[in-house]
Amino acid sequence: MDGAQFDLDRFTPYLLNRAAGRIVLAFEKDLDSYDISLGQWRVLACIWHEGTPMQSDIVRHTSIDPSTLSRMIGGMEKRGLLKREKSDLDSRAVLVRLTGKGRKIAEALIPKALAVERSALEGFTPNEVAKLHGLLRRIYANLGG
Amino acid sequence: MDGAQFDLDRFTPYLLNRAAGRIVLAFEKDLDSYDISLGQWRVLACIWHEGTPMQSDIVRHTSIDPSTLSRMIGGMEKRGLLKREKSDLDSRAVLVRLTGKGRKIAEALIPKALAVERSALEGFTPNEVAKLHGLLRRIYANLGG
DNA sequence: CCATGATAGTTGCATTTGCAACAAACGCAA
DNA sequence: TTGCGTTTGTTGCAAATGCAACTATCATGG
Repeated sequence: MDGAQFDLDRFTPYLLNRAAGRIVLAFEKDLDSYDISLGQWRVLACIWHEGTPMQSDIVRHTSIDPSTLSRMIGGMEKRGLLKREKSDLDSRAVLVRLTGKGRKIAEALIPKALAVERSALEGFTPNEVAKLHGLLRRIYANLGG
Repeated sequence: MDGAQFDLDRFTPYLLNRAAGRIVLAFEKDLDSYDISLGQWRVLACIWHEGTPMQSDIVRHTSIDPSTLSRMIGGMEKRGLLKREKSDLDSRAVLVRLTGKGRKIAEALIPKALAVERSALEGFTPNEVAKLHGLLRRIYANLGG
């Protein structure tokens, strides 16, 4: 009832946010060196993973607002990192595909991102990493759409 | 080296961000009903936890930019949720304290936040929760200061 | 004591963000 | 087929954000 016993240090969302914040902080140097924002990195990583997603797919993966994403994609397109294509199956949809330039930046950033992850997980056994991933997936599923 | 083997579904930062995103989504209804933004909630929770922190303490806990926080605190003060005080020990510092109104809102939101947490952790054993918290703290410490 | 660098907080300003409102296309049911 | 609710994406616009630059204060070394 009352929040008297509310302890941030045992509050899962806080611990999640705090860990995520440190990861972002550790990655920011790499992002800056390629002049890529955190949001742009997430978009790049998502496209890398998905192949040729539509914007709404990227929205689902990144939690970026559709209007924000639309303008973000616009900027990245203007910069030559990706291009928009019309979908044959759904003429509302805008498919997004990496250009060579975008792919090159993603290829450069991915190892840096993995390095940050390794340093975040330093001292973790493979089993602990698997356990963590499983627990995070269960949180995601528990609050599922 | 190459990102060919880069799989988002096994990428810790992605899984973290995704889980955190769902939690925020699940909590947003409650926040809206008190007209409190996510950032404001984090500030309230931090003050609740800390007692009478200075702004820089809140910055450390929430990763909110100092300039953003300054204006956010200003707005919350204008709305009567908290008040700023001068510190005796350090005349640069601005101490922040909840008002009765702010405390009442925090007291109302904390149970809602705990309910979201419970629903996020549905099916978790106490041991799994403890394990998750421990792993998140280790990530935080690994990337520390 | 003074000098130098670090810390706390605020403001200017340009960029980013996200809510509404909108247009276009889809899907399904009657 | 038509109609209606949903989905996809874009824009207007106000609010939020974050980097710089600045002031004031602290703290440490000489």
